[in-house]
Amino acid sequence: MALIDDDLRQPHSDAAIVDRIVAAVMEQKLAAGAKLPEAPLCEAFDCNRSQIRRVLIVLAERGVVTLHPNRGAFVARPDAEEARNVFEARRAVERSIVIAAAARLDEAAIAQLRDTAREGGEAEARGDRSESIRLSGVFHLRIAEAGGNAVLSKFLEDLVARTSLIIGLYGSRVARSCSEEEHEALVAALETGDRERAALLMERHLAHVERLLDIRDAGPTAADIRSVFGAPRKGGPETP
Amino acid sequence: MALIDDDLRQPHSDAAIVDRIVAAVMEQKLAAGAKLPEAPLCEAFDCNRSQIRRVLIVLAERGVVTLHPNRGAFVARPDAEEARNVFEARRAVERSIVIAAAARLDEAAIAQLRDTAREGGEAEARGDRSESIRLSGVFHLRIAEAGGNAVLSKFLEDLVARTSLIIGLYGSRVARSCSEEEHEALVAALETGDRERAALLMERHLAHVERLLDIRDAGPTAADIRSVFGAPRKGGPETP
DNA sequence: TGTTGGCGGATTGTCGACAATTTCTCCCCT
DNA sequence: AGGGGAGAAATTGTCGACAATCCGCCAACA
Repeated sequence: MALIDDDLRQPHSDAAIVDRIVAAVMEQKLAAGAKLPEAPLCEAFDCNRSQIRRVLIVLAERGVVTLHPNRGAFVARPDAEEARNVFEARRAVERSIVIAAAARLDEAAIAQLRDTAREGGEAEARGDRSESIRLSGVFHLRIAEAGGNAVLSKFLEDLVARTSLIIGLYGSRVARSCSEEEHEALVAALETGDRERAALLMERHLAHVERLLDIRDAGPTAADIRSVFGAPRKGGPETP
Repeated sequence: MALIDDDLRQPHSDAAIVDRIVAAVMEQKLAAGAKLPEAPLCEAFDCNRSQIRRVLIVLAERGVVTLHPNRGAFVARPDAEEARNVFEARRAVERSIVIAAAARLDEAAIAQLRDTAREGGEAEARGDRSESIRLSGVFHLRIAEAGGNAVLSKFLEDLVARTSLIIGLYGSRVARSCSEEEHEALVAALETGDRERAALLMERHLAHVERLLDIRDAGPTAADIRSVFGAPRKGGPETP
């Protein structure tokens, strides 16, 4: 099960592998909670364990992966609280980003945004859920890049990846995101340089996406008993 | 040169070592640009290289450390642009945090905040710069904790550490931060639960701190020639 | 005198072997 | 048939040795 086929035989940089895994998460090719064993990853990226371990540490730091000592790495499973926190963080970060971007976007960038929004709409229309989620992420990240603040961009990168997980976990499959119109409206505000309006639209858009989800924790499962009582196991989800 | 003396001989967790190093940065015991060789760190924390390497990766991911392939780890040296970006990110993040905290802080937490603010003022009054910077960080982080959003708290943790570096790099030693009054005013607004006012005060406070600094890049140095032309070296500050 | 080139020491990067832990499987017993 | 437990297999964690690279030093030369 090669995660991604690998034509170029040049050694992958750590960053490249991180990006590929993040991309797989954003495209919903890796579901929340999936195990990421080291050996298959080594094979998929044709590298050895020490590199994969480095990569997993980075992904854990970004909140995309959870490490359980002695049990391995898993794609993160944000609980309801974390999901809400991620959205709140996005509102904070993207508000600032969109205000900066409104003052800096040139025509070419605007056109590119429009294209991305339209493509996202098309993907959605034809029911290509994973592509639609991915393009929505790209849309937001493009704005961030235009904003010119690398620190905020990096924050948003992580948040977008985690948002994909959250949508995968809590998205009722009935609810269409219908974000195309909101994206288009946002671009329109950006085009006129109306910062306040852009900020408002962004905040509403994110609130809207969040509201379309059904964010609540599932009832206690068998596996949870382990964390309810003190763990006889050394490392686990709770305090290490 | 023991970085930190080490009484308890229990093995340190990765997180503990990370925290200690971050603390050292925040207390200005580790200056921006300082080299962090693996061997001394291993000795200081009585652990072996693989653990230290993991820790350095985490610190790099947080923006506190910069890794130069084959050359080692260095405490980060944010340039002028990054410094401004960090402050902008703080305004975005802390605006949201303070709004959340205003609705949640109880009396005990308020009192604790007051204490921290006062202690910070005292440290400043007696010229204890490093303690004053540290306590200012603690003040902001306490508010974040009260805000109840772990995602934003984590962002802020990183930003606060980087801010310490920035102050160390760009702080004219003449300018006193005099943040005590601003902190007190902020607490007052939080106490009355006035979210808008708290947000405004926080934004002004951060803008004020930034303005007290002299954020600009030093003139080109000899070392820069390396980055002006393509690097003959494999890994460096530029694209790897 | 200032620059270039090379050598030795030191530091970082990589890899493989081994230890520790978990997970799976099968068998036994009730 | 189901639960429990022992053993086996697989996976992760740790450590040390070796290779690759860089830095500082010193000599040679223009």
